Amino acid sequence: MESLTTENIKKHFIKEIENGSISVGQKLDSERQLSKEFKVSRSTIREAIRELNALGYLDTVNKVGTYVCSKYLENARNKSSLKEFIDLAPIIDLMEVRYILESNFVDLAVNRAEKNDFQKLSNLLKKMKSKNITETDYYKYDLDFHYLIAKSTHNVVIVELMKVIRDRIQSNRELFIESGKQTMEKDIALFESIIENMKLKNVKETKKLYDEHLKTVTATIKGS
Amino acid sequence: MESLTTENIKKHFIKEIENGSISVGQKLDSERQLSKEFKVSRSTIREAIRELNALGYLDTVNKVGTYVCSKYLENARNKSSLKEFIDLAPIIDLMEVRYILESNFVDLAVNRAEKNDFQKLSNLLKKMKSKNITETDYYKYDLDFHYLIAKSTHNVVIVELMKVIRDRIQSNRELFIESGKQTMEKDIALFESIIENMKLKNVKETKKLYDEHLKTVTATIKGS
DNA sequence: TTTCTCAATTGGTCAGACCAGATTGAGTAA
DNA sequence: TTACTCAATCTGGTCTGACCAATTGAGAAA
Repeated sequence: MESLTTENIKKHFIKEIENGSISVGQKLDSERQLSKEFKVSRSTIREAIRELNALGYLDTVNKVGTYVCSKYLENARNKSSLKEFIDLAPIIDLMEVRYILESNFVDLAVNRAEKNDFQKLSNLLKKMKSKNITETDYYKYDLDFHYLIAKSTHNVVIVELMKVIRDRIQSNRELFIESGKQTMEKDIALFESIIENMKLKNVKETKKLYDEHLKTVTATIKGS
Repeated sequence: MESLTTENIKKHFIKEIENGSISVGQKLDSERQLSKEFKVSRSTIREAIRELNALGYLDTVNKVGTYVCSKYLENARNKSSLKEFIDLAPIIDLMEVRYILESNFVDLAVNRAEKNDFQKLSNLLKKMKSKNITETDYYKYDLDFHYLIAKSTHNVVIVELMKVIRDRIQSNRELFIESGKQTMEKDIALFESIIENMKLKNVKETKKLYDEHLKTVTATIKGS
């Protein structure tokens, strides 16, 4: 009886998960237990689990356990397919595309924004202006602002692209430089002008203002 | 000084790879060496490397070493997932995105085009000029021309997007209006001017010419 | 120069240890 | 009985040091 390798263990679990022998959400035995069951060292089990985490099959919670990831089956069925592509793309290239898209869909947004879109933008601004907002919150709201503008274009391709790009940026936050408190205030004022000009359907001015904001934002990739 | 975790190491390498600090194909230091450099145990390094292998960033060869992997985008799963997304998108929205992308990546293409890119463009033009070319052939070559310009940007996100968009257009050819024989000749002359101006790194003129072509092309969606 | 040899290096695996946070269950207090 | 407390136990994360077998590269032998 040959002894098992990390690769063997990995394939074993993939098979079990895919054919349903292990059901979604189920908790796996502990690493120590598994290492006994498969008669391999704990390291081997751990490395297999690491890979399966990265591949989206498992989800390990520190000091609690490893679970069969529910994300996996949803993803396989759903068309969150785009996300996978964007998530693996080099961030520099992605930011370049983001800039191209954003600086050019503003006019679509201005022309197509509806009452509902303005409502959402307005709600977001309120949140941004709240007193006890943290920089992390603000960072998220900033991204949301861009996303809402994208939504105003009512172009589903643009919306989906911007959605996954936003998520990617958010989960790679450490790559971007923090914006200070004063930048925040300046930004919010800018956002208000943008919305105001959108309501007036003033394409040129909106575009100018938005581009102004974009330039400060996209210049904040660390070390580029 | 907090000690580093597997997660830290992983993110460190992703960052280095994505911003190009570590180049594709490069060999990493050995696990033992890395564990000294980062002042963590070999297990921690190994687990990070495992994940990065699963994510497609690294490729580890037993008893030889770990290399930066060139295939983040060769991954079949990514490609097919992006394709799926694009294939299901409304064609009108897609064409809007295409127009935004194309009319804005020209400057990148001009600045980054290499000898090899010009070679491919030149070969394509030759095919276009051949006597017994059918309209179907020409239609395909036209799309290829756009794709080659996209490739000249050397931005993998742009390249992949344009590739799937091209495929989509090609398989929905019936939605577009045929271009006559004379348009073909006019186009080819335009293409030559574009390539000429790219070689001269004349961004402004190239952009103008390309946009001219784009307008005629994107205006041919039936019933829009 | 070319070929051969062998020790150093490499990734894969193992065993056993410690840590800190999470979980659990028995015992206590209400 | 019910609610709370807290210590023993369990879990994943990390560390150390070891052995294996394949690869590699420099020096010896031809």
